[in-house]
Amino acid sequence: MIMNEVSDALHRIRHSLAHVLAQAVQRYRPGTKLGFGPAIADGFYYDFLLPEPITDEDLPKVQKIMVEIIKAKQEFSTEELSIPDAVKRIEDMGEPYKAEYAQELATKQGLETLSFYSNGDFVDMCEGPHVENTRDIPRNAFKLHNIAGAYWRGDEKNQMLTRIYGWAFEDKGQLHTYVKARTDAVKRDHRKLGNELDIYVIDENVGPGLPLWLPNGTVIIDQLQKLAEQFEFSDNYERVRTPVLTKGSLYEASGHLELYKDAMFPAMKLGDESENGDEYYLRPMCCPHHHIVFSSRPRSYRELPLRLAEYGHTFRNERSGSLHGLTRVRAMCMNDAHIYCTKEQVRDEFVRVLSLHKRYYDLLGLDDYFFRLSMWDPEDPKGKEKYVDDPAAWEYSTEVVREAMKESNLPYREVVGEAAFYGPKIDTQFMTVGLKEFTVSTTQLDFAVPQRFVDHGIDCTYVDNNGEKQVPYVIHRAPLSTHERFASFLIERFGGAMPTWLAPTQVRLLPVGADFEAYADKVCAELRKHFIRAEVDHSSDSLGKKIRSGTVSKTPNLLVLGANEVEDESVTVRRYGIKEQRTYPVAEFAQRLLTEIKTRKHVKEWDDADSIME
RNA sequence: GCCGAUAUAGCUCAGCUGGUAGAGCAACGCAUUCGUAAUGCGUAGGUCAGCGGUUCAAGUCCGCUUAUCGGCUCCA
Repeated sequence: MIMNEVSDALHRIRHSLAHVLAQAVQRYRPGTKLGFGPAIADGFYYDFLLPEPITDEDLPKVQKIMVEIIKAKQEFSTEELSIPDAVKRIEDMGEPYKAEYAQELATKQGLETLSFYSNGDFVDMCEGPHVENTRDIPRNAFKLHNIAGAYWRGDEKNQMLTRIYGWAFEDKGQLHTYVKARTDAVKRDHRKLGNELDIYVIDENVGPGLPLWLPNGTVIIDQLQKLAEQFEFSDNYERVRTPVLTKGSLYEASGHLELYKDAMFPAMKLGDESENGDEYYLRPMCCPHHHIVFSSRPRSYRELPLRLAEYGHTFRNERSGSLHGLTRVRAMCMNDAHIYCTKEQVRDEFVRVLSLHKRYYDLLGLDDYFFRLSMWDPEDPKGKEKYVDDPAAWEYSTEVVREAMKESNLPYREVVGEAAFYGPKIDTQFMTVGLKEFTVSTTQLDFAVPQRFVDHGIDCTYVDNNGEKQVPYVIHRAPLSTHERFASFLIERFGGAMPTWLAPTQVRLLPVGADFEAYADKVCAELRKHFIRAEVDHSSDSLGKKIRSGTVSKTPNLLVLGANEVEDESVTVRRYGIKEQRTYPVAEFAQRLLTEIKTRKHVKEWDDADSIME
């Protein structure tokens, strides 16, 4: 499902389309200035400074001009100009952003020439490559689909430009397939399903980004939490519980007030304001608390690795424009844990954490992921501000994480310059149903914060076998991310039809008529004795309506109960998504269902159903 | 936070160029007691997001605020 590297031909087509787009927009809105216009994962975009705004209604018109340009069979030609000539050329073109970038290429990157591509009356400073002629661009395999704002060079201090996005593929069929996938994704959007299936609400009386889990959603997160407790128990984690509110001084020690304050809710003043009033904060992360638990008494090297786990509530004052359903919220509950270990243990612990990730994904039937290893950039001129200043520790930790990654034999890619302040990190990347790359969880190695605690007089150390105090390495890990983020991901993956073990209602019993309600109640009570989440449809609807309602609710098992079933103490089962039904004795049905729930298998149809039918 | 768009009943949406709101589903009631994806009839439900302006008159036009959506930035 993860997109493969695109072919060179498609890349050329997309990049050339960006030029044709710019050409068309300059024709449509004379005076338009150009920003950047690259090929991207599903097409291309171009950033413009427009003399007057453009709207969605203009897109088909621009697209039409693009088709005309393509039909005109314009030759792409290229030329290399020396820096002075290039600068003069750009001045003639009257392009301020291009001029700025040309300056940078010449001064900072030390280029001696710059290349220009032209087709028809259009010229752009660009390193290529392009198609040979606009006729090489399939004119029915691209579509302008979106207008958005984007800062020049991605920096919010700069001018906001107008970005026009297009999808582009090698033929009409591929475009059609892609557009269909995007359209289908809308139906599986967790915000839509979350509303339809009564999973959560975000209410203006509570506040933006503060979701309320309804009973159905609560079942899902309770089950995820149970799963995590079992897996973590078997990996020798210990559970702790820590408060959501904390004195500011702790966040001075951890460095959050210095580096992370923008994402924290403002301080609360507690106590007498005139004297000794301490400032308190809602916590943005659990780690400082776990560090305090670790520091609460002297620790021996024999206790390490010490793994402290908590499903912890945290609060982040996310910017209003970034809030998004359950995937970007301001109050969340994380599958958090911190592993305290010696320098020598880091590698094995990392391997163990990666394998824990794999156990979750295998269980859930998820296999289309890769890990993104984010590393520091020793060459970064701003490195001193971006990364903790300890090159030796960076080198060691980067190498040890890379080794763990290799040993785990899991797919991964390295990204230089994306590390966190405190150490390298590993993100787990999936594709969403909308075919966008999506980070589910982050694992981070931290060799700096415990030392900061020590520097602030908090004894975050252990005693080694020489009786010397040592500062531990810490691994921050949250394979199931936050309830909010993980549930939203699963809802979209399963299209709201959760595997039985996660389903809010596991069984809905549908009496064929009023005479059979007593039997339905009896069977329901029997199932509930086994903690199966069963309920009876007591409405006066027709059977057809009950089946429809049950199906729409995506309940994995619907039981039809009438005279036949009363007769031989059985149930007739409709599994979600399967038209044909099976009849089982009540006890056998319960047993099969319990096995399915206990093993957390995601099966649509029970294997040996045929033989049971006889 | 920034750029752009949107905001009508619990949900999905109508409401033409300004003349004081409408449907389907859901809910509720009555009748129906039904064998495999919608039984029929009825009832109730809206300060048209909020505030201000233009106008004889605003759901409709304008401004501000809030929220949401698509991006940017940020990030779990």
